[in-house]
Amino acid sequence: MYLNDRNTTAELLHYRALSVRGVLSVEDARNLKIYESGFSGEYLYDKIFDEVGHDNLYIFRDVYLAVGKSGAQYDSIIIADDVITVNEIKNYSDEYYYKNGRFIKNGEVVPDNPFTQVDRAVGKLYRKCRNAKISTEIKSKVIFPNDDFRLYSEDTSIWKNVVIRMDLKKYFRQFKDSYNTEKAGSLVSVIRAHISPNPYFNGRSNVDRLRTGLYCGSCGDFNLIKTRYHRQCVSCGTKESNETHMLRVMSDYKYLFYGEVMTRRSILELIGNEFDKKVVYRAFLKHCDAHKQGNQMYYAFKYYDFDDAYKQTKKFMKHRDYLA
DNA sequence: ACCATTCGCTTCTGGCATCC
DNA sequence: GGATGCCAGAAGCGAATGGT
Repeated sequence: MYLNDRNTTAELLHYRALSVRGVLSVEDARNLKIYESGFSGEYLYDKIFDEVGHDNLYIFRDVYLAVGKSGAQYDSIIIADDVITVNEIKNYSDEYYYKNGRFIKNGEVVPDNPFTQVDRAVGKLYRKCRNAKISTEIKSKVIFPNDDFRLYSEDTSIWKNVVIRMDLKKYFRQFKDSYNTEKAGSLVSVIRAHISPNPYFNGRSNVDRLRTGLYCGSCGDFNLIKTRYHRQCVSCGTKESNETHMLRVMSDYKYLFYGEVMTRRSILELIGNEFDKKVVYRAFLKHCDAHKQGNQMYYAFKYYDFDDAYKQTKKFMKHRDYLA
């Protein structure tokens, strides 16, 4: 069973928000593609795991564990038979060669080495367990869930560390008969106690020339017709309530200016004053935690992202959305 | 049974006012 | 200038009604 949600990563939400506001540099566009691809690889991994079933297991997804000053990112941690397995998920496609400790695609060396990454992550986890005075075995695999991935290697020693799509179901099925005792429970507690926000991500770069305003949630067009409680998209006809637009802009703000405080002024700026300041204020009251500092109010979005917010509040919204 | 219109309740909006 | 309160008027929406 999954112990946490796999949320869209902050990086991906950042580049998506940048993308819709039309300011992607070549570098940004490449990053967006990399994060989209990584996320869909993880989605694929989850889907196949769901098909096989995992009720008897403990699984953490997409957690960052702090270890001392540094830490490591884990795509998936499985606890089965009181043993920890770390899975590094790589959504590689097309042909790769593995040679002299490097992956090579189209003759170019891939900068990161997933085997080294996962080794490092496993090492950190060992340290965590040792500090907590629990001795356990930690296994690892690099998972390639993409159908279209082919790997060639002269170094045959890598195969035992790799699972490709064709073998993925079989790999998951081997956990079928395993079960966990209280020891697994304490492993879960150790991991849970060290989950922290990913410090690598700093979303402040490259947001100086954002396109301001509100945009359609279906097609991304900024050309909207104003009615009293809704905005209707000129190009696709989708009609969304003001509240839906407010949820979207608050989520966008969170990831465009990740880590920066949100104020009424900053949101009004981002939407180009397309809503009355009172409308913004009321959305804050409803969907944010407020912090006062002197005369200045800061607001923190209550939800992880727009999808999360929409799921939780949709049924309480007075005004409905009409998707074209 | 089905669709269109009307009705009434709810709550959203934005102006004005007040306080800091 | 910003946060917050109060209020009248209006729009949205589901339910009720009515016509075929």
